[in-house]
Amino acid sequence: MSSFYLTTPIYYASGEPHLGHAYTTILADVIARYRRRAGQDVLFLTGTDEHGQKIQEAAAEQGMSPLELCDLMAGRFEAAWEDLGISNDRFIRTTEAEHRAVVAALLERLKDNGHIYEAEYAGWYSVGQERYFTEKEIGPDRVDPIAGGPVQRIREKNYFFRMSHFQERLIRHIEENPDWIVPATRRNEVLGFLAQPLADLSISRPRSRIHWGIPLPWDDAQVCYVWVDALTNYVTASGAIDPDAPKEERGFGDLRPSRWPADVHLMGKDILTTHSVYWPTLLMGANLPLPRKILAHGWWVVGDTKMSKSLGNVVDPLDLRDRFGTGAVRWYLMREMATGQDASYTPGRFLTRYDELSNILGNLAHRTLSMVKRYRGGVVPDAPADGLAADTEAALTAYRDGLEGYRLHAGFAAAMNLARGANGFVEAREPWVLARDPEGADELDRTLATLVRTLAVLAAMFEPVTPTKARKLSMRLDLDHVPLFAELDALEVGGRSVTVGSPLFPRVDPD
RNA sequence: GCCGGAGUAGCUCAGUUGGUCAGAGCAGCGGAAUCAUAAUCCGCGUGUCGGGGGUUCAAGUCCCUCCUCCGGCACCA
Repeated sequence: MSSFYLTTPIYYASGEPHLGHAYTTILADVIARYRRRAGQDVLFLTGTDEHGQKIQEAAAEQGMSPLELCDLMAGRFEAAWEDLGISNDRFIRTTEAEHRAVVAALLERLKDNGHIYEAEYAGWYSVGQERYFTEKEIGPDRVDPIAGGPVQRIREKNYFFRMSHFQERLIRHIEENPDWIVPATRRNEVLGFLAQPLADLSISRPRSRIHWGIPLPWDDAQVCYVWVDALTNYVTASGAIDPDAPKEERGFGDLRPSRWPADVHLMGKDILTTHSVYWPTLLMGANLPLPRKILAHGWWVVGDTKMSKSLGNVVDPLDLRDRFGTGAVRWYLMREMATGQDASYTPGRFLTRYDELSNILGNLAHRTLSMVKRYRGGVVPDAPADGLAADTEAALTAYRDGLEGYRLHAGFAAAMNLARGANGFVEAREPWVLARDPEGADELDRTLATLVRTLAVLAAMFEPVTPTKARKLSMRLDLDHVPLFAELDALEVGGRSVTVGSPLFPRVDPD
């Protein structure tokens, strides 16, 4: 069985889950479910990033220890993912002992390979904010951009990773693997970024300033820079590194039987640089293979305005779920956003997409099952499939291309299109006319059997995006599980006792 | 400033390597049908494919230029 390892970023535990987190995570979940359905052994990883200054500060503000805050927030994320039907195989937290040990092992490895050196970091520090700001942030007036207070040029000891050493190799890798970073526009941006000389990466902070982090194995007066800590989670969860083993046997050379490298890292475009520059060069420095693909998706905007807390226009996926159901939210997000691009959320578009589920797919199921019940006593006729074969094949092909090629919107459009075609098939066959005429009995049998078969195919196609509804539909077809793709050809529908049930996607009054 | 995208029917957008590429969905108008969640199905679009120029037998599809909008330009988790 082939395997597939995919990741979301681990989310920073200082804030609540929002639509951005939900989109990435649902995207990952849909891909994971598709891959499982296609017969692959999937490892789907998500989690929380729990170290660093902001956690330290947020915890202090709320009168908690950092770990107490992280426990609380990790719980929020896990609950949100539960609510949204996320099927992650592992929820990693960077405060886990295993992760902390792997980070230490990775750092040690980098150092042993000669890629770490000690130097002074010089930057603009705000005493008021207790942090550094970049040149861009402080502007020409050199004031801290949050409170407007003064900043001062100070120096501190840091350890640096020789990222510059890997610049050429990284450029070559991107050029030789055009689909490594998708979409292509993001790849271009990274190449543009790499056209400039790459500086080395400061990978530590003095513990006197930031105590909430992973100490460097060779200098516990310094803690690991949070991004290095965070990115390493992908390797931790892969099981590639055994930090408890002697140095030479930790797995950097042979990876043992592990899930590394990841097949795809998913993320928002805001953290593309860390994933496509920092992370690959760190891996190169540790002699670990690079992930096979990096996908940076776009942002949801509201109307034509960016979604932001300060504007008060943030869309809460859990609110939508309460009203329309998890499947509707997942469907909207996957169907409406061209994977990789930005998309605009509007209530009207959401309703349109919901109507699609309700009117095209839900109604197809309901009318088909009703006819089986009314005309054949609820038992699917044992008749050969007749019609829709070409439509089904074409839909499955387009669907697979879409889901494997990271054009989920196109894949699901193909699935919905099959349901559309099946509705047309009903109109063309007019089962209600056939039912009135004894001569029409055979054709009616074939028509109903074909429609039920098509519903089984649709259940399989929709399971990744609307898992609960797909399961419900399968149960009504008297199947004990949602069929895998490999099972569809041999699937027998004749003789099954179907259940009509209430509508899968009930009409919702727009108000 | 430098680099890179985008500009296709009222709306949201598809359009691989140039030759049924002028399309889909939604909205709108007209019609059919009644199995179904008044859901469905069929029919209807004369759009300068942002403007201009060029290459080619042939260009939304390549090149140049102009206009408009957007994104990236590092240690911010």
